[in-house]
Amino acid sequence: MATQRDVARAAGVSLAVVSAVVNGTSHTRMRESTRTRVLRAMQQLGYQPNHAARSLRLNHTGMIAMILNKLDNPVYGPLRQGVYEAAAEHGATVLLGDAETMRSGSQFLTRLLSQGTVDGILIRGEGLLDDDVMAELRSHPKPILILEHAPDHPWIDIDDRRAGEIATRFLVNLRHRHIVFIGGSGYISQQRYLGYQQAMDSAGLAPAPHLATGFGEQAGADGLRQAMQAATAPTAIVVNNIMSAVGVLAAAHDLGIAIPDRLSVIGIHDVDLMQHLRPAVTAVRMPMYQLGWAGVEALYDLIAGRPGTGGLITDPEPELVIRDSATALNPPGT
Amino acid sequence: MATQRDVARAAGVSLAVVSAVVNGTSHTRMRESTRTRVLRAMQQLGYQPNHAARSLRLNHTGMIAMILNKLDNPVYGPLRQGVYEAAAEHGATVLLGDAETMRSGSQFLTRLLSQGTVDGILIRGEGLLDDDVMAELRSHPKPILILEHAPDHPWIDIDDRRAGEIATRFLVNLRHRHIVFIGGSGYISQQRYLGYQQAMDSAGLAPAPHLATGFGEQAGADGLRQAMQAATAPTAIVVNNIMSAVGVLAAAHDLGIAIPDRLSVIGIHDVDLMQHLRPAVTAVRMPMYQLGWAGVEALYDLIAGRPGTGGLITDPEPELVIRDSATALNPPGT
DNA sequence: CTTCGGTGACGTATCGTTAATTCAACGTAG
DNA sequence: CTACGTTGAATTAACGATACGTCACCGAAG
Repeated sequence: MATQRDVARAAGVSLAVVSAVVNGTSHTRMRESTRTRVLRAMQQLGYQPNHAARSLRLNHTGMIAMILNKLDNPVYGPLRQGVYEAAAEHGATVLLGDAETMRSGSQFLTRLLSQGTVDGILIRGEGLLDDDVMAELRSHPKPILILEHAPDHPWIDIDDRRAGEIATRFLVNLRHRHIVFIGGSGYISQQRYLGYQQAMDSAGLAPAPHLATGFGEQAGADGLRQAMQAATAPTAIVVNNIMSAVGVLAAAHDLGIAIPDRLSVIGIHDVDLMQHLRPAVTAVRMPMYQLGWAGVEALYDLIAGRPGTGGLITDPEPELVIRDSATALNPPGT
Repeated sequence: MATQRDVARAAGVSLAVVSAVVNGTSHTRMRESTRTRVLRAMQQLGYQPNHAARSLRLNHTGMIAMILNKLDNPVYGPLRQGVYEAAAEHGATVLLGDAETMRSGSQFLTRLLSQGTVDGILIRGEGLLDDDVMAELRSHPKPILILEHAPDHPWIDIDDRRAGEIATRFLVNLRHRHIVFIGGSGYISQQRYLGYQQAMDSAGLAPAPHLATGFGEQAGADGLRQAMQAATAPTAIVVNNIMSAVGVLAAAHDLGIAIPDRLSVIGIHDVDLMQHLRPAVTAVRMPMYQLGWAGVEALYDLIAGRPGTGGLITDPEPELVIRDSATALNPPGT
């Protein structure tokens, strides 16, 4: 494989000139004719710069890592998109990792920890990382940004509390009185429950306890079964996790509960899948793309030594997407 | 950040000894006491090896890239899992990329093309990459393995033809006569259609033309609508893409077609979601995990200069997972 | 005729690691 | 007592790219 040295020899110039041509450095100037001669030599030899050598010399790699707690979750699609695009803007590539495989001593963690791999790290699902993993990560000299509220770290987050509130208020406005919140575990779920609680309170309704059954389809099904065992069955449900909503729909079907006629359902987060389910699921769309974009920006602030523009993303707001899974309880006609 | 030099100074030994301790090299021997002294110094200084420097020196990085045509697709979950685990076995990390963002000149492509980034490349969805991107990739000196049948490249693939055959034969055995294949585009879809055709032929039935409507939920819905417009409506459908199956279910619901009573549906590929849909979808499970694992093994064969053990993965075979979306046409009782 | 500034380019130290080579010290066999 | 093998470790030359310092050359100003 051709190196700068080969190019230099072929073009009859020194290493320095080739480097200058490659990087457009102004330090070393050259005649236009020299430049084209070097360019032609590069082409002929099929020269490709060596990333490892550059990284070593420059002490940065143009790569950032993003750790997600469940790579499969479709809600991360737009997040990834935002991160990729913003990273590209900074000339960076993204190394994707799953929190599930991030055990202490794992390949991925070892790679991150070693110097000269990435310029910074983005994490969503911090609560799902082992404490010792977080401790090892914290010892990393490159900046870490948490895409989630974090007490002792730079962070940036979407407004989950507000989403819970919006979803619940929508159901309240539909005249529902017995509304249950099916949640997961962790801070994010907790925030959404808080929003639910707040909306219930301000409507003068009694919030039901947080049904924390976990994540995914099965969790939703379990949650619904639990909810229906209450003394007075709910007429509406806020589902914390979008994949759980699929489980809720399935369990309702199995229990012979018609949606939305007997039970209204609203999910937090919106993904393509929701409009293709039957009934199509009413959901609160979260600005995940923006989270990704803003996360990268904030991370690069940190990398540049600037304070970092974190906090809650409030623009755009979580947005209600009305479909068919929620309906008014007592239509005006009755 | 501490370097080997710092550790050497702190431990009172030379660089070479530190390197030997880190790598367990037998070349440079040392007293056990020296070893522990070095180890202690490493701990105290929080030494982490520099990846860029190692890569430069060793001329390999311990990273491989995997390019997928649609990162979001849940069928890739097990593939990724297999790749990650096999890669870890080789001490390697995986750089994930999406074919959709792999335009010529994109960050990701540029990064891959430069030397010293990855030791090899895995691609699934080759047909979806632009020709010029493939050409640029081909000029890469590191090995490339296509996770899909490829005429002019090392490749490894699952048996898509067989999957189409198994799905179709299942419906034939259920006494269906009018079976339609809703497909996508590209080689993989084509193979599955071939299997469908073969099963129809050997049952003495006339295969319907390939309804190539693309990928995803909308494609499935479109496919069903087209299928139902035929002179004699089908009683069963083989859906090429698992996400399309969701669309088929939705469209059937909207058209008032009961599944499985009036229409049997079977999908190719199986994901968790399928068992949580209502009706739960009968599907053909493909050995995606094995594809990932075998792909990495074959890639490392290539990297080591060995011929590479490609070809079709026939063990395990595609496996029928019977759920509720397909039923016999004329039960014995009628 | 010298001095000066600008242009165009070169030489080389450096980044952190690894591996080949060299070397000192020590024991032991002849 | 010398020669030699073994052990334990140090020196050093790459790996490829970058940026600092240097320098030759040339035209113009003093």
